Amino acid sequence: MGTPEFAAHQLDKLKDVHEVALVVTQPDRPSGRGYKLTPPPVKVVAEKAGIPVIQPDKVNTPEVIAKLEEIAPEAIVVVAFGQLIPKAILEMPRYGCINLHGSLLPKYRGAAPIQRAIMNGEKVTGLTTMLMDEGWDTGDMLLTVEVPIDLEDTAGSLHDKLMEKGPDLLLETLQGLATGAIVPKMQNHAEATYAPKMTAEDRFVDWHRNALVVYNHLRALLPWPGVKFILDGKRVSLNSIELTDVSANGAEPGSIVEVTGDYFTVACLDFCLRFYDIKPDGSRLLTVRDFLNGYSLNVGDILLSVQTDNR
RNA sequence: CGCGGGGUGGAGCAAUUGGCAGCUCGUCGGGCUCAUAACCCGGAGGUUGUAGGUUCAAGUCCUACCCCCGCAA
Repeated sequence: MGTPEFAAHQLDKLKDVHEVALVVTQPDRPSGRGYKLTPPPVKVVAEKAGIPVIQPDKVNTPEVIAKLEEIAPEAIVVVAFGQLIPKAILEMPRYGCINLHGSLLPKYRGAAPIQRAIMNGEKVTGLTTMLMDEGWDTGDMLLTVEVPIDLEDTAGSLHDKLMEKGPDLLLETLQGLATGAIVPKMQNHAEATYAPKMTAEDRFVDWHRNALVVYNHLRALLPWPGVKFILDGKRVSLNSIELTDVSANGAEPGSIVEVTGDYFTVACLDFCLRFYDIKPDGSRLLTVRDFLNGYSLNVGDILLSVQTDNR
């Protein structure tokens, strides 16, 4: 069971080692330009491999449960599925429902562990496999693997790193459960933290903080939902961000303090951040040099953060 | 037919009410400089996304199509 690319990658590797009798994923959703009905990545991988797929709106229905009972799975692997699994299904497989989560539990339970870890400036995160119970990411832990977060990592690059590490951990977990080598370990619930889904408020960037804090915030927004500001009345997105040790020197936070042919520099509370590209609304991503050919960028201009506007 | 933005020399942008397609950068040639996002002089480079239509005249107005960007995840 799973839905997005993160899950699809796991399925793609697991199917080569284990017999996957059935794939459960979310229904096709309208997506992309034209709002065409688009199948989730997991479905694409499953169909390519010739694995049967069901896409229930809710898994907690008699039909779905009957279907699963018919299959009588030895184990159910759940990765970024997006629905809570009912007890009737959790108790069905001999080896249980195994979940792969993108953090070192009990830290960062929830929907956006990768982005929240970066936003908080964590230096290490990881993956955890667990035996699912009825809560969100609260089950007993099986195996973990640590993954360092580089200062240059964005939510996108970290997502990819974690995704790559997933299959080995899952295979090892399944193997360990089958041989009885793994002892499930209860989470220390007192130490749990939560990583809620990114919201519109999370897009608001307050420049009146130290550069490192702003930097962590910005790279947690990349590549999605993106770093967006209003500059001179126009909407722009930024993609390539660098932390500097250039002092803000009292400049207004959020204002441009330097423009060169290759980058521009913006003041935070203590130090400055540097940006190497910029994308005006409706155009493609431009290098600062290309941008300057057709638009202007001046010292003193303010990058205004937008909070509620969802564009 | 979900909504919005856009396609103009190699790159990025302009072009009033339809009226000689222009600017910045790059490029080529020449000069200058301790130095810069260098500077000065000169040149090349366009069938304005495609196909049709209206008009004395279309980048601009009308019709159809192609491609790109965003909204939703």
